[in-house]
Amino acid sequence: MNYSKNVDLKWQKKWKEENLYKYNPKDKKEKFYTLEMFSYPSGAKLHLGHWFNFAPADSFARFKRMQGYNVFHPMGFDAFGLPAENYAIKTGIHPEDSTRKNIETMKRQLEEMGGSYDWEYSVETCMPNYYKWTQWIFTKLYEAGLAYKKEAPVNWCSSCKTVLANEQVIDGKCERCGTAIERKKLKQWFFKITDYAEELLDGLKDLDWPESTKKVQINWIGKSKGSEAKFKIENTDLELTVFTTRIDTIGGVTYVVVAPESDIVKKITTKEQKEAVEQYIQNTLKLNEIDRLSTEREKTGEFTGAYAINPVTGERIPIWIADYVLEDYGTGQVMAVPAHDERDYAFATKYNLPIKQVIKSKENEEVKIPYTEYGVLINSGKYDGLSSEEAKEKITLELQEKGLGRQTINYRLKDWLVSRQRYWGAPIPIINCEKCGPVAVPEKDLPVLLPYDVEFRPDGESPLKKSKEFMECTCPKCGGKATREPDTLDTFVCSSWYQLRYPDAKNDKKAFDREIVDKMLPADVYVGGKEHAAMHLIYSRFMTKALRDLGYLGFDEPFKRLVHQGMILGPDGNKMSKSKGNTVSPDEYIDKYGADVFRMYLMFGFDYKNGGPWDDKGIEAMTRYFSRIEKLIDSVSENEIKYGENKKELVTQEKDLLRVKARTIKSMSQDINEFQFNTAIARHMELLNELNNYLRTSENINENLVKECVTDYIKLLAPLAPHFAEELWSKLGNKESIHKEEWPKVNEKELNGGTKQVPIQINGKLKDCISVDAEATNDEILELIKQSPKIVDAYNNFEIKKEIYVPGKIYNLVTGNKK
RNA sequence: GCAGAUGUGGCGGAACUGGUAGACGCACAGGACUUAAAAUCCUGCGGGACUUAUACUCCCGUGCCGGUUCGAUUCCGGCCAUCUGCACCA
Repeated sequence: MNYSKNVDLKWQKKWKEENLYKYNPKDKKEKFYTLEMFSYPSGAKLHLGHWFNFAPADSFARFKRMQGYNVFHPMGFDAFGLPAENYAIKTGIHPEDSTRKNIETMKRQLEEMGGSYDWEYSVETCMPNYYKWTQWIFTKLYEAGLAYKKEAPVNWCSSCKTVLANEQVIDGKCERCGTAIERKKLKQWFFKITDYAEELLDGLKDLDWPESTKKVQINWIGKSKGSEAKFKIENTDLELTVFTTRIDTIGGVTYVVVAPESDIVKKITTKEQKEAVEQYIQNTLKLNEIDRLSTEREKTGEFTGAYAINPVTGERIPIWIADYVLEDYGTGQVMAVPAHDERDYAFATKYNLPIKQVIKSKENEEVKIPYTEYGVLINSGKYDGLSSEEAKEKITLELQEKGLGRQTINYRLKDWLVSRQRYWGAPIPIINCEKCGPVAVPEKDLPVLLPYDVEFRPDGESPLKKSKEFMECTCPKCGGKATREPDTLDTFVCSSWYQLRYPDAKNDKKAFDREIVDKMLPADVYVGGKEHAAMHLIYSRFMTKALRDLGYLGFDEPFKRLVHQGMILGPDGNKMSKSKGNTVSPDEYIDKYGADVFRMYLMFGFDYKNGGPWDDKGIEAMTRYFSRIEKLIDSVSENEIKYGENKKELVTQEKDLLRVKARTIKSMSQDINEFQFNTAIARHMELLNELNNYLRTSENINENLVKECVTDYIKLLAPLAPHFAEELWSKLGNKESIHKEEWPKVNEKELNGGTKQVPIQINGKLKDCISVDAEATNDEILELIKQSPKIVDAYNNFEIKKEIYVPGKIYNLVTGNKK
């Protein structure tokens, strides 16, 4: 075979010289914006996962280009983040240096893959010309009241004196030194994503996204309708506000529970209980949320010594703390109804708290406690006899009239915590002035440059705090002495708007030009892993909506259509990771087989949307397919085929070949559009089989027909194997690039020519199958079916119960008893 | 724990809105070519029964149990197993 890596290099060079993939914004063709989630340059090289994600997505972009769109297909790097910083702490190599080097290598490798990107439109989030605008967005959100500061817990390692990411906490211990972590509260910056909860939920219905991803987002937002009720705390002027979806059960409240970390706990705890409560709080701080919410784990809690008054019944009930209540969900305070809630029941049983049934079943049947269904109220005074639904309304109304409650909607979605006590990120553009408070850095002073020379090894402070030069500044408002915010931004902030920057990537006056982004966005297709279903994909949607409301753009959603690629696992079926030692490098395969064989193998051997364990057994088969293709093209270009005489009428065999060709074009168009590359390639292989079959068996080979089929056949290969197809195309005598050609069109007449099969069933089981002329009418086909010996036999010997004929598709005869 | 997926031959994986289960490939087996091997080409290839054998025919078969239907990999109910995410990894 002649195809090898050298063919790749030859065409890559030529394409670069010709600037083949240059994006022209003035082109009159319809725009098509397709992008992949940009990559994080953590390792030095593209790994298999990158190839699996990017190569097929590039084929998709090429396919759209051939279909006549003005395709915008940019690529960039999500370059800030924890791994580079950790790597730096370990090796001493500065994150900026390692990141830049990695980006250069990855760019080169993306070219080796044959990626059709225009690098004139690219972003690197760690570059000042990008993060200047990330900071600018922050200041705009701050001015609009969408960024604010409040206390929030972090994972703290007292030995390393540093904040740890959840990822760095293994079994409640620091991954570096093994010290048990603590939860410590720090003042942190938040974005008010909860303001957009309703719109984020509502907007999902118009998106062409996988249903499963929409569900993840729906659950993440977690809307629930319910009521708030205020429980006054005895002997104080304080009150607890609980959120419940079951206000109808308020008569059954036998205690209330407060999240242990709530500030109010300290204020209400009695002297006698103080020690026990504090001990309990300390224990709670060691747990993570997943454990706390587990319904399996035994419930624990502690009595505060204080009592509250039920706003409906006036009963005096104890106030407890328990770790199954989270401070940041709802109000962090819940009313406990052990008779009608599983968790409350388990808790009450353990601590001998009273259990009072207030709901019975609608059918008045005996019920098992805890009874969590809706029913009819009992033991609830004037509300007795009402259904749960009616009671909810009436009780909420009463609370409202008393000023002790209201109907409300609660979301599980929390505000987005964006500050990080780390070095390798965009500095938060805030100046803290003693007189003026926090002041946003004015646009003219942006970017707030991330200083290079900083001690980023952890020692208890945000790294930037240690740079005097960075920290000391003057207040933009009053001109007095001030200090900079030492925290940096979550990298998700950088990646929440990059799709807006791509089309106007070089703009140094603005983050992006509204006219340009309004034309380009929403992106038509966004490709990336489903692990981003909740966070990144909600954050970018929020950012789009926030910027829209601030007047910077005129659309509601960033990504019209979303596709998730699967994951290539290690050969052992586990996620590839260095620690497991099951990583596979694409490099040796590229050297040995060439980029196109590898691309094609990735597309053919795995389902793009699922991925699977790596296995290279089939890669030789792809080489074999390439050499079969080469053989065909050689026999055409070198005139080795003995053609017959020219004739006008096509014989059935030729109509069948055209039918297969038309079907191939149709299926491949659909399949590539759906990112089903494996079936697209299968169809392509079928066309070759059919062509070879024809060349082998035809007694009178039709030259025009063969040439037409071969031309289309190579065009169909072009997006999938760009270098190889280009090589074959030039072999056929073409001077221009195949990537400027149009995608073949389906000829409906050819599609409906030749012969087709109609299956015949008796009682739903296949008994026969007839070949009919594809142009035959439905009645003619039915005639033929009736002549099938099986059917004749059935008619003769059995009673006929029913006859089902789906015209031209299937025939099923339902028989009864033997005659 | 909660949430979201997935489950089809020896293997990767097909099957449009319920309509020929296993496309296309891998592996394997047989044959052709060759002194021989490799390469290439051709044929077969879910399991079982019947049959000397082939053909034919019949039965079973899409994780398990049940349902709807003329017909279910596809729809419904219940289970089992595996994978992914869970807010400071990106």
